[in-house]
Amino acid sequence: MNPDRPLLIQGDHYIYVDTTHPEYKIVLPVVQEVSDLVKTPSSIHIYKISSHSIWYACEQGIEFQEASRFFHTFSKLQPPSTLMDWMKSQFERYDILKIVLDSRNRMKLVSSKKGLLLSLLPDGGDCLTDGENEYMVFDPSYRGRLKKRLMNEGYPVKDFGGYEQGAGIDISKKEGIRLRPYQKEACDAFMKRSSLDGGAGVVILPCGSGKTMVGIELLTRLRQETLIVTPNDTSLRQWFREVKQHTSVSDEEISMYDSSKKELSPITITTYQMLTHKRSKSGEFSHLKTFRERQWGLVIYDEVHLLPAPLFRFAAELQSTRRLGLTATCVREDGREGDIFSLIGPKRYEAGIKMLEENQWIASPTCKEIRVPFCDVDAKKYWLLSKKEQFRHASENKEKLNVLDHILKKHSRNKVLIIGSYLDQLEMVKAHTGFPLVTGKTPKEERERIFQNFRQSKIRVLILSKVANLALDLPDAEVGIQLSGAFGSRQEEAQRIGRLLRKSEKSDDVTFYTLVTPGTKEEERASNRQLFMIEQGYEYKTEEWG
DNA sequence: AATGTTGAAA
DNA sequence: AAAAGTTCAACATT
Repeated sequence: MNPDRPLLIQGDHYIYVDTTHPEYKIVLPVVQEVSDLVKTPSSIHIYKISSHSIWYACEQGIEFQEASRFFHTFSKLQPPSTLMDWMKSQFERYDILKIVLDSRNRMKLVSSKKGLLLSLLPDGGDCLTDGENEYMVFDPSYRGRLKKRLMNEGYPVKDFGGYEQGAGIDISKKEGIRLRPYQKEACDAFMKRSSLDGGAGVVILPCGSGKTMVGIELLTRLRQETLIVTPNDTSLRQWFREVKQHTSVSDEEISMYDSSKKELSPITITTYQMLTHKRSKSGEFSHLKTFRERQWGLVIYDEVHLLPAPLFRFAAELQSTRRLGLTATCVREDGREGDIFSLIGPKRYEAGIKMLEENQWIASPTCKEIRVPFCDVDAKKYWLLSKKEQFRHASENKEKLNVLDHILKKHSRNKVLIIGSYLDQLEMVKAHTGFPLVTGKTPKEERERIFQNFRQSKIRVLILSKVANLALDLPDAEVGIQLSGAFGSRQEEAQRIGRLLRKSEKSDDVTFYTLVTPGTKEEERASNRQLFMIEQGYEYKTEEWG
């Protein structure tokens, strides 16, 4: 027992981390490995240990003994024994269940714990034993559903069942195309032979770090028919462009399966929406059938955290196909990370913004939260509003305009993006500053024209609605100002900051401002959004206005 | 056949 | 708990 330590570990699975403690930097990597950040109320950060966080840690090779020793060493108080016992059982679970192919090519679910299979799968058929282990033989088409079901029961499955070969294609990288070191590491980690279950899993890389190159490299290593699924039209087109640009594919070997042209080819790119689209009324997916008919050797899920729940079944069917999930954040707002884990695979590689920034691959960000109080009139009005209206009122705080002027003046030589969630508010900013505004209603050609002008520095400041979150090729900028954000999702923050990080030759530093009305609903939401950058090892510098 | 408009969905 | 944006298919128009 030593009160002079950085951690406080509680029986309710929460870990309180003192960020001002001299040992904070030493302790942080391990804490991040075994738990997830949930709140940062002050200089104390709160993490939570869950089954999933432990299994991710197992995947990274951490063992219970180490974790236990770590907690005992750095905790102010003796960690509760109930928690440690629970952790031990979760660590052990990671090693109990395996899927293997035996010498007669039968697929087996093997358990090293007696009686477990029968209790988990009472309807699972014959449970046999080979002396040491119990096992059940099952039909390979159940592989995905089985894994998902067992995961939901709280038991992850290590899948050594191997993969079917897809139809081969002749494809290679073009001459002179070199991967960045971390991109190569990600591919190697994904393909790792020694772990037997290599060839399926998730690679985590920040926006702007060239995730597509990881996919392209794997494409050319495997040389098999590949399905690429993207979240929207813009990234669909981006994949198409980049695959053509970096590899030897011919026009006949690659196609985009979208609303205008439904065409399958050895390399097919489509969107989640396309796959989940249902034929009206009947409730059946209209396109899945055609995709099932091909022998894919690899499926790439771009931004895999967006994988829609209706597609889980489709993903479950493709368990004997190699699959790569790409993402910048693991967090799903619906808390179904476990399904990604069991259907796509475990985390294979992760590189944070910090590492990439330090190696100059992306720009170096500074995040500032500016706290802007209401004027007297608005402050009084706030308390008269219903709870729903309060959030919006705080987001649209008129004082923010003054702060905006101040920041614009300060960065008068930089390109600036002003981002907000409410059209009314953005119209006001437009009227106030005179800079052009782009929203969802702005026609395509006009958007292009405005972006072009911004790129060529004919326009210095651009006002954007939620169109900025996804879906378009935004020009680079050095300063981002977030006037208001929607119901605090980490993903939103990730996307918006990602916009700024892409490295342009001109400047290496970018600044992201976020304007918040203190003491309101908005403040809570904002702090939830900020978890994203804090997880990445950044601080929001808080400034009071006025 | 290529393009534009509209409404429903998630 | 809410507003904004995207995308599909179907129909309408050249």
